[in-house]
Amino acid sequence: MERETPPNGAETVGTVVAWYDANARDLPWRRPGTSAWAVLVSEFMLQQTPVERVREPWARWLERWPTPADLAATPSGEAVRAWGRLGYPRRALRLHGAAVAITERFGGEVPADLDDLRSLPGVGSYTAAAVASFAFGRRAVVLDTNVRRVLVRLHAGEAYPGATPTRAETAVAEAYLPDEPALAARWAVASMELGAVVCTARRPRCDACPVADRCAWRHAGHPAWDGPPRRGQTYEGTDRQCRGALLAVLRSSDEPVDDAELTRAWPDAVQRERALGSLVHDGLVVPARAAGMLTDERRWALPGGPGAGVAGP
DNA sequence: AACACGTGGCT
DNA sequence: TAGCCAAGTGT
Repeated sequence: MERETPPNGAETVGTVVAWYDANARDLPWRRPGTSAWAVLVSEFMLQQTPVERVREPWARWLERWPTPADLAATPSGEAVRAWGRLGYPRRALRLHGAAVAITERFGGEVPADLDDLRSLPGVGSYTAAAVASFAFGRRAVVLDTNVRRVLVRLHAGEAYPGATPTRAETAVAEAYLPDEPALAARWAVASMELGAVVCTARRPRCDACPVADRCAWRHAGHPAWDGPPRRGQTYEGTDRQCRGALLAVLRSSDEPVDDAELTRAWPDAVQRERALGSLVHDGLVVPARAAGMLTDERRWALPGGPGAGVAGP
């Protein structure tokens, strides 16, 4: 395999790290003393959700569940409820599952090992590397959308990275990563920050970029993206929107809700039934029966809440 | 490998 | 305005 040696790699790392030291945002999960659990929670919440929308829910979550064992001892439905409108509620379920796994298999301590982290539900290659690096100071290739964009511009001279990381891309990222763990961790967070606030997808602020002088994309005159069209995420009228509407009703109610309430939230019967079925399949919703009710009308609830589960008479 | 999966802000 | 985008993961 061809060796991907970045030109002035060590110098680039030093420059970006110095820029980070002077310009880093004050994000609560970056403060000294933040537990690995708190870092893990932040990473779950930040999956596809902007930083500014995560600050408050993150603080409230950690107040309520300061350790994995605290969350593991709570019904998963409460995690889904507390997730609120962060989006992709399956993340809440997986975070709960991760807390259970950490409690049962790792003595209640968030593991530092990459493979152990990867074994947790909802933890993929990015999140595992992020926790190993940010929480434990390990040397890990942290390749999120920000870092991918920075590297593809800086190193390959292209506007955007492809749909999924290629082998070559990972090799480039590995080549930039310093040997020394502490410096590797600083580079990881610094290169992410650069992508988040300077080398942005929409309007990159090249005038504020510490490595603009060696950016291949800039030297090439900022060529536009010429790859295959990036498929947009449609939403209006999709099952996702329907699921969101149904789940919002369930989150807002302490009691199981009936079909009439769900129909009010989403009138189309075919799509509503399909979405409801998928929510049940995902474990986000469970069939329920209100206490004392003799009706055979269906009722629904978040998992583990009052009346949740199909209780016998 | 392509697709499903929430929600909201920005241009 | 209608897209586009946001610290991805699982199938």
